Amino acid sequence: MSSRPAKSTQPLELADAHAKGLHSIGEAAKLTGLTAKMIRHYESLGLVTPTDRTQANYRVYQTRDIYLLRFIKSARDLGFSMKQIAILASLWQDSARSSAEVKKLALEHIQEMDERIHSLQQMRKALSDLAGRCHGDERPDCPILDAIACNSCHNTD
Amino acid sequence: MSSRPAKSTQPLELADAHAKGLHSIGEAAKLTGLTAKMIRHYESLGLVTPTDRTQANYRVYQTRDIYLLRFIKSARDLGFSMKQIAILASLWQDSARSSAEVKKLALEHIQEMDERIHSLQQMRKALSDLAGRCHGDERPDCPILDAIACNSCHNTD
DNA sequence: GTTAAGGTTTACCACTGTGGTAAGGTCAAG
DNA sequence: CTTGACCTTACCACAGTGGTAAACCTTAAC
Repeated sequence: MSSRPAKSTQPLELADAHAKGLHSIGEAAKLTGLTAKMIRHYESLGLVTPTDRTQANYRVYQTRDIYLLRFIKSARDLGFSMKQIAILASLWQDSARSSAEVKKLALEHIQEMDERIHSLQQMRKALSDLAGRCHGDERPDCPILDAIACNSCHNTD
Repeated sequence: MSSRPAKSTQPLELADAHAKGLHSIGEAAKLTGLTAKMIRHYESLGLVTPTDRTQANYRVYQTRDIYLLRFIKSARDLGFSMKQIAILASLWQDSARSSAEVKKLALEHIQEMDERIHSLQQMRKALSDLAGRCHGDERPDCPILDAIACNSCHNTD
């Protein structure tokens, strides 16, 4: 009955895909909490390639792909960059990895976050000190603007 | 002798500009700690327009412009966005401003920074907890990858 | 006067990660 | 067969910065 071409290039219809437990991009989006837009973007970065395409060129995802997309989402939620996620994903799929490699990446990312936190906290402190000295009423004089302009550093010509 | 066209469109040479205490973009960059690139970018955003141009179309900055550029740099150093800086600069130059307007902007920015700090700290804590549980040796099993992949959530097919 | 070095001009492209839009093809239900 | 929801690709946008290139200007040395 099925004179299928033996290769994986059999014409695949969407209904077939559903029957086989495969997913369209919209379903993948719902299953992962990502948007279709983001999934296509991650594909363009080489992170997730759909298992197949239907006759109509629709992307078709396997359960395995869904897990990978969830992995990416979780890593994004931890603040990893796409580059770091690419490495993490390859480590994840490499059964010969060493946990030291993963931990190294994690510690580097923690340090990056520490630096950003520190920088933000410094800015926050400087600005909130200034805001604390600003009366914040209808009058124009304002320590915040004074500090930004460094009014004491020059003549206001 | 000088039959200059009376308008401000007298041909201006770079040497003239220097004699008048005016500055080229490179000098402005050195005086402010910005790059020429950034100064042109700020101009494209409508923040700083050079006072004049030389005959050769070189940008010419007045001392007043230098102060404005320093203002922008300081505000950037406090983490304000370009849009916020545009408002801050207009408030700075508006002698009828109320300090309440400035303070409101500052407090909003502080809140934005607080949110970013909080988000970073949450990610940092989650990841450092995971890293603390990762032995980080040559073995492949790794709580960090487990958590990202949520291995307990599905069968590893 | 010529030349070389370095400053300046505009106009591009890159990054990061996401959102939007548009013009078109496809699928399922009525 | 129409309608609406979905999918496709290909653009533009954000915020700031860095980079490049080709062409022009200025200055100083020779």
